Amino acid sequence: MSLRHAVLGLLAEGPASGYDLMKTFDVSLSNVWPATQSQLYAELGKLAEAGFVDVATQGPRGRKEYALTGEGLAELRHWLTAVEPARTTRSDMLLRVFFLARISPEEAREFLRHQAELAAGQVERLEGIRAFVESGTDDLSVYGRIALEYGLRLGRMQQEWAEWAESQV
Amino acid sequence: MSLRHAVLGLLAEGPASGYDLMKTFDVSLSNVWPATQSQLYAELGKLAEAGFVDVATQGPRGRKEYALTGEGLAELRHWLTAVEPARTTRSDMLLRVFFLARISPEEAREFLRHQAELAAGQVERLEGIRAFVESGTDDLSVYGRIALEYGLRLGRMQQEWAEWAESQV
DNA sequence: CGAGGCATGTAATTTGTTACATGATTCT
DNA sequence: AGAATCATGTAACAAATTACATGCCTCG
Repeated sequence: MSLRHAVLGLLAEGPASGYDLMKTFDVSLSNVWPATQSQLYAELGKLAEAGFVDVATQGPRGRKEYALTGEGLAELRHWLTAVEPARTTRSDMLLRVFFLARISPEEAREFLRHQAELAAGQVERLEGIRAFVESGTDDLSVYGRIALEYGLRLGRMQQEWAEWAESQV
Repeated sequence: MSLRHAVLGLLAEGPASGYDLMKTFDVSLSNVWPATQSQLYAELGKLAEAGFVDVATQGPRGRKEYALTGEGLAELRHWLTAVEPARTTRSDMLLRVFFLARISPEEAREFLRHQAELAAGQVERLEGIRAFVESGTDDLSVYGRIALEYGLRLGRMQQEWAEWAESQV
């Protein structure tokens, strides 16, 4: 039930509409927790019914601005401190590695080389974001930077691993 | 649709029943692609209907042993070589990092410290497996070892990152 | 006045989880 | 005979994806 908490977390920074939240998901949260628009609106409805958020103001085109309630903030804090992050590591890529013996070594190396490239691209992309964030008006929090650093380290690790793996085949 | 391919991949190593496959999932594949028993039996049914597998032999207690068909092997190979691994990185843990500003710095550090410990534990566990595999009768393929190495590197990276992150808060 | 962006939703389908239900064999 | 293990499935529900549907405002 993490989507629920993602929404609570965003609303903790201030009131927002479903549409606003969706934009935030698209540009930043989608890296760690993708969500679709349908899902978001449905979740806001459930959250309102549960009393964790309520409609603060209604705007122009049926716009509903949601705000976190005290209960909502409490739920968010509880989740952050007391609930174990469940790691359901699902990796499509690693699953394939298990079955690489079913294709030729050349094809397997090609696969790994490609993964190394994807990882390198990812690292480059994140380094771009970091440069952008560190230079200009710093609107990314300490925690945003910590998350970014995770992505960078992960990408580098994946690249090195894929290159090493290729040499092992 | 990766569960489907996980099943095809396992059957490529030889015929097996749903029960057999489930055991394999539990001890090895669950690390990269968890599946439940219900899901497995349902998937075997669909796979048989689609002609990717068929019931090779029937055993004692209604046991059905499934075997890969030529079509099934072709589908597996196609997935391995021609379909881009979709990375839908969903990380409960990283999602929390984004919202750590909502709790106190002490609590946030505590959270990160705990993550470092979990990662360290994971590394230890995998090192145990590696030692076991490398010593005795080597029944883990090159690719199994490559996947294991990924887990080790990931765990180490996570531990270092969490320790660094704690120092940043 | 038309295009683009704002804004919210519903419906259908697939995938994954949890719980329940049942019964046959083998081993001690 | 009883326990453990083998073995398959169904049902209910939750979460996620994809596609569809609709309409209002604002700006040029």
